Parts: sequence; structure tokens; C-alpha cells
Amino acid sequence: MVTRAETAAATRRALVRAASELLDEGGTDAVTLRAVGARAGVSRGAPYGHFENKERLLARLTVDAWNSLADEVERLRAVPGRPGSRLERAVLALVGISRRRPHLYALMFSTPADTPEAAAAARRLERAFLAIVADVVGEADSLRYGALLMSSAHGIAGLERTGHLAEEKWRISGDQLVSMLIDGIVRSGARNTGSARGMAPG
Amino acid sequence: MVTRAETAAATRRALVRAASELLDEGGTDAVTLRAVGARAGVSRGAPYGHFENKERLLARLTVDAWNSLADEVERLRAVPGRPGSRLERAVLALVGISRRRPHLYALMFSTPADTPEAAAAARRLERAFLAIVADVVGEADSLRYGALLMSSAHGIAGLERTGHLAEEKWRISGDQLVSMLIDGIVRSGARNTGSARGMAPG
DNA sequence: TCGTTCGTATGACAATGTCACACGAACGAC
DNA sequence: GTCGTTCGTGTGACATTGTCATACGAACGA
Repeated sequence: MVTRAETAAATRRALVRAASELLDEGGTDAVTLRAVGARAGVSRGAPYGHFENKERLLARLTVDAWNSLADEVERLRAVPGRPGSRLERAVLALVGISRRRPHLYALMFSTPADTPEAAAAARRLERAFLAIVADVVGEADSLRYGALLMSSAHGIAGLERTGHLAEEKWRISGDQLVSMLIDGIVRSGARNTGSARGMAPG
Repeated sequence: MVTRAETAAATRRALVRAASELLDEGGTDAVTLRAVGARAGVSRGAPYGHFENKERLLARLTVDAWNSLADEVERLRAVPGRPGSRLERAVLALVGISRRRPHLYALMFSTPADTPEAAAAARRLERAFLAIVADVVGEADSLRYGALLMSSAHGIAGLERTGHLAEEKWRISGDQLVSMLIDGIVRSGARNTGSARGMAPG
């Protein structure tokens, strides 16, 4: 027995899946509503029954990606080990999705989190990440170091993705850059515990 | 007297200028060959007499931007003052162009420097930037710190541009993040002069 | 002076996002 | 069980855009 709601939900899932695959395979240009419909087994106009327009469909992909990344970072919080190594893994998680799914990553950060759903997903990730940062530098400085690490991770991911961080040229890998940052922060945090105030105050 | 070569060169300049303006005003979507031609006072097909296709026209914009940024950083090298403050200004120059011309910046870093001209322009910027970095951390570590600062600057610029680094949320500005980085590097460089090896070795 | 060259204008075409409209089956009320 | 309704879907149509083929026309060189 197939209710109408069930088939509609299945179609919607198929559309999202098709768009996700097409994005990974050929970038944003390859995500055509006609191609999405074809891969999902429906016509070119069917997506408009589920998404206001193409932009909304792509926004759905980014929200899912934000949430999936938030899941990953939240799980990381429970991993045993030194806080510094957890933090390093969290930063590498951000860089990792850019490596595994570059087109999706570019899409995630090509636009502000303009829908409430996207904002909530982004907040989830930020909160999970900040908790891991706080375990290293303390609550008071978690925002500053969190912003710094997120920015750097984003930059490393971006430059890697476009080949501007080629290791032959800079003699250093993205992973090593992350290590530099983490070690510098851990060390500065260890130098003046108590106030937990490394580097320069704003 | 207007020779044919002169008018052609003028048209080409007008096309580049029109494309640049349209990019700043409305982003990549607004850069339509028809709109470019109209603003330049020629027809929609005229650009094909000067550029292989739309992509090449946009590539011209990015090469000019890379070179202009390289000029700026090269000039910075001669500014008197402490090396650390010069370095900070150089990093802020990278972030600055993203603030002044966000669409152009996004375009610059949306693609690898695939033409020889683009690669040369990018190399100019990197070389100028590395010289300023070397004045602070020494020649031996300039590559690692240069890569780190460029990545971080790129990330700050990117997150700022898409609103993901909103100051109300993170309680810190992009400029302050740059300060944190510079101060941390200057301080770690001062801590162990001689080997000039701050933070963790790769 | 005359044929050539080359920048430009125009027509045309395919691809794409989007809307209006029509069909048809699942659905709910009786 | 019947019937009008709802809603997901398919299809035709249109504007926009990148791109190419072709034609025109003025500057150029012999």
C-alpha cells in the first residue's frame, strides 16, 4: 500500500539524493533541475512540487551538510584522549569535508545561513566546536580561539580546494598547518594557565 | 586620427571595465556578456572578438586583481615601522580586498590559477608577502608562516563575506583575529630567536 | 585604387530556470 | 460506494544566456 504522502516523500528524497550526487560529480553547474528530475525518475518540473526553486533545493543540501558536520563534531567531544588532540581532530573534520566533497563545501560557505533551518544547523556546529575549544583554552577564551580556528580551517580548506596551497610550493600541508595552530594555542594556553589568556587580548 | 588598433584596444578596455563594474554591482550573475557589451557600448557578440569566452573575460579580471594586490603588498614592504606591524598590514590587505570588492575576491579564489598569466600574478603576490613574513620570522620559516597567515586571512575574508563571522556572535572582529595571529607569531618568534622556529615544527 | 583583413553586428540554436495549465489518482465527506 | 476535491506530476511555453556562423564595412597595405 502506497499512500500519496509516502510516494511524495520518496520523490523528495530522491530529488535531494540526485542533486547531491550531481553536485559531487560535476559541481554546481551539473546540478540542473532537468538532470535532477531525470536521475530521480521524474520530470523536469516535478522539483517545483517540493522546492520553491533551485536555490531552495541547494539550500537543503547545505543544511543537511551542516547538520551532518555538527553530528561528527559532537561525537568527537566524547572521544577519549588529550583535549588538544580532540581539538585537532575537530579542526581536521572541517577541512575533511572540504576534501571529500569540495563542491558541497563550497556551496555551504558560498552564502549566508539565511533560512532559520540553516542558521540552526550552523549554530549546532558552532556550539559543538566551541565546547571542544573550551576544553583546551577555557570557557572565557573559547569564542576568540574558536573563531580563529574556524577561520583558519576555512581558509586552509578553501586554498587547498583551489590548488593555491599546493604543497610543492609551500612545503607544508594543510594538516601540518592545523598542527601548527593547535600546538601554538595549546602551548600558549599552557604558558599562562589560570587566566587562560594566550596570545594577545583583543 | 583613430586607427583600428586604437579603437579595438579601447573597446577591450571598456569591456573589462564594464565587466568589473557589473561584477561589483551584482555579483557573477550580473556579468552577462550582453550586459557587458551594452555597458561598453558594443553589441552582445563583440566580446568574442577580444576574449575566447566569458570565462576568459572573468579570468582577466582576476589576473588584474592579483597584480593589483601584489602591487599593494610590494609597496607595503617599503613602509617604515616594525616588521610585525608591516606584516599585520599585509595580512589586512588581503582581507581588505575581500571587504571592498567581495565578488571579485570570491572570483579570484573560486578557481585555480590555471593560466600562465594568473600563475605569474599569484606568484608575485606570494613572493611579496613572503618577504614581509620573512622580516618577522626569518627566511627559514617564512614559507610555513606565510602559508598559515595566507590561509587564515583567506578564511577570515571568506567567513566575513558570507556573514559566518558575525561579530555579535563571536565577540571578535576579523581585524582582531589578525592581531591575535600576528601577536602570537611575533611573540613565538621573539621567544626563541636564533633558530627562529616558533610553534611546532612540521 | 583595390583586394584583404579584422572588429563588429545580427540571426540562430541549445540549454536552463520558471510559470501556467492540464491530467489523474489518492483522499475525504456523505 | 460515490463524487467532488486536493495535490503531485507532466507538458507546453517563454525569457535569458552563452556560443557559433555569417555578413557587413571600414581601415589597411600593396
